[in-house]
Amino acid sequence: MTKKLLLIDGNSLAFRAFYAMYQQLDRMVTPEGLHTNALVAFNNFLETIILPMQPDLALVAWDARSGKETFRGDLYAEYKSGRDKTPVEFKEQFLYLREMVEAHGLHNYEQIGLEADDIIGTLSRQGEAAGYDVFIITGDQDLTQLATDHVTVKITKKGVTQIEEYTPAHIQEKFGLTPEQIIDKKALTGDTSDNYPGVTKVGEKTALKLLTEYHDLDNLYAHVDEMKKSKMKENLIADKDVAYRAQKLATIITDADLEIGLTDLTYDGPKTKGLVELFETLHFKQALNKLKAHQLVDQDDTSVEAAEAESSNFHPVRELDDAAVATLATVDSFALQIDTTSDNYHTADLIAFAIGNDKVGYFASRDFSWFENDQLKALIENPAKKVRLFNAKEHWVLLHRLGLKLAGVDFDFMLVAYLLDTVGNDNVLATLASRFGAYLPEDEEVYGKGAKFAVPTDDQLLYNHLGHKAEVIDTLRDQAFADLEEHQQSHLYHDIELPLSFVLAKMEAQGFMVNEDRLSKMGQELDEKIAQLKDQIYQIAGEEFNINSTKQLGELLFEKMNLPVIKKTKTGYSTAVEVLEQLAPQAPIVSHILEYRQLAKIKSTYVDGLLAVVSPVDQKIHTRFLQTLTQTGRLSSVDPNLQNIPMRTEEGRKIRHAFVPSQPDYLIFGADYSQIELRVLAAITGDPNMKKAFMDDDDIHAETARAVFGLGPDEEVDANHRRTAKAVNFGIVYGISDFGLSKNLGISRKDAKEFIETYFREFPKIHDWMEQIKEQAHRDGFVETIEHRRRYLPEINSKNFNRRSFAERTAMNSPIQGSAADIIKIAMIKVNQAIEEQNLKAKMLVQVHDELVFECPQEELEQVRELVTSVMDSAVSLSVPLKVEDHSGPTWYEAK
DNA sequence: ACCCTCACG
DNA sequence: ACGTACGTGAGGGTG
Repeated sequence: MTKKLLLIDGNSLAFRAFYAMYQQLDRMVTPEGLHTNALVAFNNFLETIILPMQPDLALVAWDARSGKETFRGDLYAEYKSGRDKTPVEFKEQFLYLREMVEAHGLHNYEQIGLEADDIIGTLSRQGEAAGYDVFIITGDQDLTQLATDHVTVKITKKGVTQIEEYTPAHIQEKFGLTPEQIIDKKALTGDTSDNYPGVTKVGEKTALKLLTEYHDLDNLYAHVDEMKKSKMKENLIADKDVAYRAQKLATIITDADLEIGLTDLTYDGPKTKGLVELFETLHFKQALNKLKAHQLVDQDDTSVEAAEAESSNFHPVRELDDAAVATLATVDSFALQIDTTSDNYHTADLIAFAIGNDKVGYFASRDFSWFENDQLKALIENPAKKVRLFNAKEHWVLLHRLGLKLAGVDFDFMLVAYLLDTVGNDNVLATLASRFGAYLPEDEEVYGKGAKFAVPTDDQLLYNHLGHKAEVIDTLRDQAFADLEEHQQSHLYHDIELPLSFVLAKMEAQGFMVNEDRLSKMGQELDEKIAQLKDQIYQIAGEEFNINSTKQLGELLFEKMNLPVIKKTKTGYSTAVEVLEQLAPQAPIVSHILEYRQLAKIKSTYVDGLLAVVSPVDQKIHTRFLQTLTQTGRLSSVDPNLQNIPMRTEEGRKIRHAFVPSQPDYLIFGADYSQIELRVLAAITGDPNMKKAFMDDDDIHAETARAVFGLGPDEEVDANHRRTAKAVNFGIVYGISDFGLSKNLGISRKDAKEFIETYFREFPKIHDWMEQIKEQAHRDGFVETIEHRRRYLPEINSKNFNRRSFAERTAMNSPIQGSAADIIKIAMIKVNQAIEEQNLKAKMLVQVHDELVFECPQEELEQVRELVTSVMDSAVSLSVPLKVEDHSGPTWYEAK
């Protein structure tokens, strides 16, 4: 096989790398403040392009850093002038780029007086003469002039990992020119980016025409006099010197005097130690994990080819049969993957499943009647058989639908990946696996998406996909658990999130009974009111229009009626509630619009929306709680969202009348934490004044008002003072700013600032904690809850004020919101356990951040009340008491 | 697909 | 000078 020489244009590719990841600039910063976007992209490039090529010789050429004077500068003073200054964020990465090149086992080279092009040009000719196949990688089209039958020029398109290959044949096909003619084309046209001119008025098209006719520059000028009289001819003659100067500038040197030769370029693979050190310096966690996954860390000599093969070659996947089941029955641990036709696993159709482990191999089948097989069933239901999977809650529900009770789960990759890092988590196995250096196709690639969704008819194709998923899950377990341990998150995973996922699975499967008749009746009444309002609005407006269209509404209010524009949005006038409320006194139509909006929302989102998702099978609503979505550790709820059922207005709150117990003589029971976030704040800051208020069970907002407004203990707190104090307390929890508070309270920024200052004087430890947590965030790049739930803040050191400020507010808010989430999660696990142990009929139905909703038989009510409230208020031990309030009644309306 | 608006904690 | 309160999901309009 012909030996390979690889020549890389370092400057051009690094430049591309920087701009390919430019939008990530602020996200990719080490805690020390070094930008790494170009480094990340350059590393990707080296890994995906260089390693598979396995060259014998390799070099990365750089433009000389010092001594700008090349012969080109002498030839034309303006050469490459007028370029934008290189950004400092890019410059600071230069040094590490060279280190990265070395760690990957390639050589760096630069030489004063030469550009990278010339080094590449010279070595490419030397290599060719010595019988090598030469490959040049660059982002610069000029280098295509170097292409020959043995020299291929690869040019990166879009980013740095997609490549177009230029052979002489391809150049001919694409440009209609030979590589040599590329130079003469530039002689005629000049180069705007290098800032030198060619012949006046000659561009791409003309140059191509001329070269087709005359072949090259010398021949053209030899025959220029024979040309017909034209402006172009005059220009060619007048600019002859310019053209020849441009030709020299465009010609890459192929016979430079270099201080190195081919023998200095031997490539013998990446240097693992160097890579580990570099990746650690640069905080390249993914790249480090990938290295570890390839098991290259401690064995410097392991061949890269072997490691590559290991990561990309999966075990063969075989169709499940009796023999396989018999073998599986003997294993202690296995991976399981079930694929479905949609996200909503309550209703989705089952596609196929895979099961297996590293030792016995992986098996798949479309036939779900296998789950009636006693041996397979035992495997799933035996808690001693440890299961590894991706999304335990989903699998619990799917197996529950098949009549099985999933037990023994030890590794839920989706949960672990979420706990390790919530940022950029899309809950897709393929992307999360890639964080650990394991690669497999996404579902979309196998099934298609949207209207094109289709299950492959080819069994092997389908089985491979499922089997490979199972294998990736199986093999990533140890690394993922090691990372958890390193983050001190093993307890959070094993004792909170994993058990919680089964509590949630039960809640979802249980469902919340809905009285459809009641909902439909409300819908009819709403329709009548909405129709009336519509008529009134049209009448006042003097025309019909779509009230739901903010565009049309804006035109009516602000153009036809000339009402004052209070706020604008990106796309036009704002018609949000706070705007309309200000306009209402001036125009009677506005209050009608407000009422219309309110009712239309209730009708469309809640009446119609909920009716559409009531199961025809059991008349219940089965939401899905997303356990791995929020950045703070809260749950979210979808299809439908049961965490935003109306409460604040009476009209909306009536919707809750439709949420009823699933059996006669049952009640709905709700218990909620009172002021949990402020209590958490008092506990983690240890502020004595706030702690005292809670220990005395005072009205916290009134006490805050007393402190901020300097009222005596016997003085009365008026409603306005309390309202202000309440807003300040909210603001504190959100990571306060004077701007935000002033906007919320409608006061001046100066007054808001004073409130905040007074507040911090009265609650000094809260102030200290806020400062300390921001400092910690800047230092570590993340903040934590009481249970070590982590939130990374990639923008905490951003140069952009807004992004940085947002990250700082988040640093203050997330530990509070997240710790409150930790607490209710622990309470849910304990409540569920107690209900099971005491054989109660009560069922947990919904969690709404600080509230749990149950249904239970009337006669259990007192027992459940006692149990739930006591478990909730003792869920964790804080230096501040937790307080729980409860309500019950025939529907959710009364239970809050 | 994105924006705006609005429902909840 | 900058220009936002923290965390979510869903529906309707628009391009």
